[in-house]
Formats: sequence, structure tokens, C-alpha cells
Amino acid sequence: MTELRPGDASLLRKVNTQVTLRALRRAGVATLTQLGRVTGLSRQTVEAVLDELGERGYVREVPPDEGVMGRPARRFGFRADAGYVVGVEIGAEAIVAALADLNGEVIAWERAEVSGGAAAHERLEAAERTALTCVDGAGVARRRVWAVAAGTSGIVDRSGRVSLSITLPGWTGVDLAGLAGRWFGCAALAANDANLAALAEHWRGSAQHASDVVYVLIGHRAGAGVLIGGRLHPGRNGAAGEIGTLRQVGWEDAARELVRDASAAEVFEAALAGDRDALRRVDRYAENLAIGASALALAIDPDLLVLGGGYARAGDVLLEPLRRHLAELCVSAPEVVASTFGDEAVALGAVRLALGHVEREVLGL
Amino acid sequence: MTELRPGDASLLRKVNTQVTLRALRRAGVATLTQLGRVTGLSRQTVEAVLDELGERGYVREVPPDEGVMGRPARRFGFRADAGYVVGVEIGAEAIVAALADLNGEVIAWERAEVSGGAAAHERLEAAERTALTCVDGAGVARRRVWAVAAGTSGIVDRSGRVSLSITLPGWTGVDLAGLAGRWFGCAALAANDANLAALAEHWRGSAQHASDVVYVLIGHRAGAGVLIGGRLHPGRNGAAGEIGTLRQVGWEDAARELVRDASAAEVFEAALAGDRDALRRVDRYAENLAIGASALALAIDPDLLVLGGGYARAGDVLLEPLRRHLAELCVSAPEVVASTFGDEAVALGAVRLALGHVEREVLGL
DNA sequence: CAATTTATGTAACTAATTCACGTATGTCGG
DNA sequence: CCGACATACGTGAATTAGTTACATAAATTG
Repeated sequence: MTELRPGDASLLRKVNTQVTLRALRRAGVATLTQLGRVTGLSRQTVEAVLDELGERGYVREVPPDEGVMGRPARRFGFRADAGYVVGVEIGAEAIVAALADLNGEVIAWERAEVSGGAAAHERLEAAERTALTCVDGAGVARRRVWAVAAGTSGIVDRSGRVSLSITLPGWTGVDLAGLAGRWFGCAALAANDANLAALAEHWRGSAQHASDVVYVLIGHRAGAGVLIGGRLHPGRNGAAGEIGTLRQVGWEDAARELVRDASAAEVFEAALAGDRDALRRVDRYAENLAIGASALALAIDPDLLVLGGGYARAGDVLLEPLRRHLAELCVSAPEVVASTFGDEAVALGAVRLALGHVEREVLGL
Repeated sequence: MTELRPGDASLLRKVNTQVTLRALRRAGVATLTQLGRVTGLSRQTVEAVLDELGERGYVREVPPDEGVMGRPARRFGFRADAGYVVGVEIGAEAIVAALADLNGEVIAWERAEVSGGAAAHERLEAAERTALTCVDGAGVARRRVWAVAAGTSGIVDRSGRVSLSITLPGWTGVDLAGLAGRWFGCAALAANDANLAALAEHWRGSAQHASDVVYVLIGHRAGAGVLIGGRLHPGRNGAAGEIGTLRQVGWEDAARELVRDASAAEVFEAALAGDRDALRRVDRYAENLAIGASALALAIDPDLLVLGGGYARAGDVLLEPLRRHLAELCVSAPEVVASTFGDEAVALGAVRLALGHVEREVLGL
């Protein structure tokens, strides 16, 4: 339902501003002539656009290059420090916050532990504290944060409310986006953790060249996030990818069976060393995982399946049997790769989400 | 990856042409002033756009309204008969062809039976014959067909080739789009039948107000089609929705169990009459269906689930237990409705697909 | 220091759109 | 039948945005 609106001349300027800004951000620093070449616009148009952007504070002129032939060209750079965004992961046992500039470069990380049994208000206070510390510690004024996004396990609806959480006590019903907006008095978004991790992988991780992505987050509990056309696909209720709840899929007990007596890391370690029992347990786990993953893969037929979360650190010991089982179950199984990011994936995805909001709303895409 | 291109003034005209054309097609016949009001453009702009469209043959002036106050306004109408599109369903036992004008109004239907065991070339010849008869019978010159789309069961890849078919003999590997293009010497597309049926429902059926739709086509075999954001989501290999192949889902045997000795219609009939055994069998069938449907619903979290195909004619006898089982399996089950169309759904979806191609490529959206 | 190279500044021109205002052409009421 | 009214048409000026062309400016090179 793309609302098609009529355009007057100002639409052109909007379009060309976006084209120019995108080219400038890609290039880092560029001259008018260079920008004209890559955008296909005339130098004069680029100049007019950059003037406007300069007045709005998004672009700054930098000293010209030296030592090159001809008249020195004026050079411009995107002011990535014009504003900032914050991404926060609110997990069961830890809060991870990231502060990033408008280029998405992370300036500062902050991490805090929380008790798995902490009440909702405690967890929220810890999240707020962590986010504020992250920003303050980097020496960035709080009012310069333009958007914040939070990721958490459970189902998060379109408005940013947690509509269902099984793992975190008192978490169901929390208006995450509404509350996070008060931290910095800015726009706020909230989404499911696996969805954000998927976004992070598509942004800077192993899913960069994929358009439709399924991200499976495995740890104590397994969840999944879905990207369609490179964009988040939360679904009607924000529940897309929540296939783990289906009994036949068996994600519920899979992790329990895997670890039983030892820690997960130990099991994977033993399997890597060739231990028969460990190998069998990992294979069994991979099979369980593959059932759910294949349901997702068959439903969506993605370009890529990314495996992330704590257990994904096991690498090929887990990936190889997963690929095998997946191939058995799917007509045409997607490529399977491991996540690039570790603990930062969710917060990084939250940064991307917040940044996307800024790009749309503020820079006016 | 929306390629963002710079715009010169002609971009404005393109945009406004689209806006105007869309408004005109919606209105049927309209005056310049009316079009100006609904599009938000000035009367002069609308006039200029309509002049161009008139020269290109897409718009025609019709006699002014009589009996209204003031100077009679010139009235314009979209020339829906400027071109035509053809949609064809190539099924196991029948070919259904539909000829439609540029408004998507179906001018003529044509139907032919084929043997389920017919070889690929026979089936293709039957399809071609049916399509040609449909067009010829309506008195439309063959060269006025601008695009044709074909739908069939099995997996159809992006290029329009059947990459896997289990039901139709010799069907795997057939370059459906390539061959269909020769029928009328025009652009040709091909897609999976369930996907096209979904498209039809979204276009004019029970899914008109939904954005993300899962369509489950049930008959001898069950298949599913997926719409994301109102658009076809075929997936990487055109296999999105092919969840029936997953053993755990049980769609393979579901239909077999249902019918066993009687015909499906008889079983549904008996269930409607209150027959215990029939009710149990329908419930069992609904449960099997729900497992696969819930996997799709959980993966995609759609706005709506549409049930179509032969067995969907059973109506509430089947829908009610399906809804019940789905609610048990899903965190938040989607609304479930029956398909609006009967046997025409797939051909109608093919018409929509072909029309979409024309709108994009020819009318230049 | 002149030649070369490259960027800037200015002016003329085109495309598309809007606004304002006068003109044309119907219906309605006496 | 004719004037009042309503509504649409036609024309011209103004605005915004973008492009091309060319003279001018400011560096490096030999």
C-alpha cells in the first residue's frame, strides 16, 4: 500500500538531497565534482544541496586536499557527530548499551550484569542507568541523542510494548519504547532481540549480501528473527519467527537435553575433541534445531540462515550437523553461516534500528 | 537495496503521471477538475499529463456530462482496451485461462480438461490452445495481448522455470515463462499456483485489507503461498510456503487419511450432517492442516490466513476446527477466512501478476 | 614564469508546476 | 427570452529545480 503522492518541484530536491547525502556518507569526504560524478547530478545541484545540508548542520566543509594538480576543490564531509543514537539490549542476565554517531560508528559500549530474577522495574532501571552511563562516559550531551532502540527477548508489538515474555519476570506488558523514550527525551523504538541481531548481521555482519534472512538465536532459549528485502519483518504482532513455541519443533527442550549435566561450552568442547557422547548430543541438538529452522526456511525460503547467540560460538561442530539435517528436511536448504558478532549483535542491531529511524524521520528519506 | 537514482524534472512528470493514471483508473471517468482535487495536482498539470497519455493511447476523451450546472467539463476515461493480459492456470486435471483488459476486468474465461497423466508437452499444448481459444473467442487480436502469466503446482523459480514438480509428469525443468512468451510473442511470467491464488485474494478477494497474507491451498495436495506487504514473496528459489514437504507437518498424508474410502465432498457433507466418524476425520484433517499452517503463521506472523482450493469449499465445517487447533498451537493465531474465489483463483492471480508487469514495465511505474 | 590542470562562478535555457485572472459555456429562474 | 449564476477552460506570469556552456580563478609542473 505505497501511498503515491503527487510531486511538485520540492520533491526533486528531496530526492537529490538523499542521493547526495548517501553518496557523501559512502565516500566520507568528497568534492563537489566527485559527488556530481557518482550521483549523476550536476556540480551546481550538488552544491545547492550541500549548502542546504550545511545550514541544517549535517555537512561541514573540510580543508582542501594539498599537492594535487589544478585549483584545489572544496571538500565536504558528513557531520556524523551532529547527533547520536543509542542501542540497548535488555537481556536476562546482562544489559548491553552502545552509543553510535550518525554514521553508525560505535563510540562507546557499556555493559552491566543483572540478576535473571530481577523484577521488571529493577531491570528497567539498570537499563536506563547503563544507557546513561554509556552516553555520559563518552562525553556526549544527553540531548544530542536523537533516537534510542531497545531489544529484548519475548514478543514486542509494533508500538514497542512487550506483549509476551516467558523468560523475564514481570516483563509482559512493559511499554519498552515508551519508557526508553524518557531516558533521553527522544524517539524510541523496541523490538525482539533476534530480529535486531538479524538486522545487525545484514548491516555489517555475515548477511550483508542477502536480502531475505532468517536469524536463529540460540542459547538457553532459541528464538528467530526475520528480514525480508533487507528490512525487519516483525509481523502483525511482532511475533514473526517465534516458531520455537510450536511443540513439534522441539526447541523448548533441545537446549535442556544438550546441556543436561555439563555446561554447553563443555559439551561443544568435548565434541570438538571427538568425544562420542558429546558428538551424539550435539547432533541431536542440531537435529532439533534443524526441525524449527527448516520450518522457517520452508516458509520464507530465505537467501541465508544465520546462526547466532551464545551457542553459535561452537562453530562448525554445530554448523556442520545442522547443515546436514537441514539438507535432509528442506527441498532446497539455504546457506547457513555463523553470526559475525558475539554479545554485541543485539545492541548493534538496536543501533541500526534507531539509526534507520533517524535517517527516515530526521534526514527525511 | 532500493537503488536511489537522482531526479531531473522528468521524474516529476513520471510521478505525476502515475498519480493521475491511478486516480483516473479508480474513478473510471473523470474531469480535469475532479482529478486535480483527488490527486492534489493543479488542473493544468493534470491536463498536460492527460494529453500525453492520450497521445500514447492510454486515455480517451468521452462526451461531457449533461444537465449539470456550469460550463460542461471535458471528461476522460482510461482506455482499458488499449491492451490485454492473459492468466493461465495449468493444473493437474484442468487448464483455466482468463483474458482481462488493462483494468483487470476479465473479458473471457476458457477451460479445458487434461488427463492427470498427460506428458509435459501435451499439457503445454493444451495450455497454449486454451489460452489462444480464450483470446480468439473474445475477438481480441493476439498481438494486443501485452503480457501473459502462468500458474502451476510445484516450485517455480525466479526466471519462471519449474524447478520441481511432484504431481505433474515430466514437469520438472519446464521453462514455463519462456514457452508461454511464445504464445502471444509478449512478456511472460510464471509462478506457483498458491502464490497466485494469494495474489488474487489480496486483489479482489477476502485478503484485500491485509498486508501480509498466508494462503493455504488444499486439495489432493496442500501448498501455500505468501504475500508480504501485499506483494508476492516467492523466496530465493520460489519455494516460500512449501512447508508441506516437512515430514513433521504431515500435509503429505493428511488428505489421504481424510478421504480414505469416500470422496472429500462426501466426508464434509456427512460431517455437516453431524456424522460422528466424518466429524472426527475432518477434525483430524484440520489438526494436520493446523500444524503446517501454524508453522507458517509463526514464521511469518501474517495479518490473515486464507484457506482456498477444492476442500476449502467445505466452509465452516473445516474452518471452525482449523481455527480451534490453530489457536492451540500459535501464540497469537491470525484471522482465518475462506477464499472468495473457487476454481478461478489461480488464473485470476495470474492475471494480476501479468497486469502488474504491464503496469510496471509499460505504464512505467 | 608560462603552460597545464582542475575547480569555481555566472549566465542562459529548459522542464514542470502553480497561481491569478479573464473568458467561455452551460443551467436556472423570472 | 434574457440575465444571473455556476463551473470549466485558456493564457500568462512567477517559482523552483536542474542542466549546459563558458569565462575565470587558483593550484602544480617544468
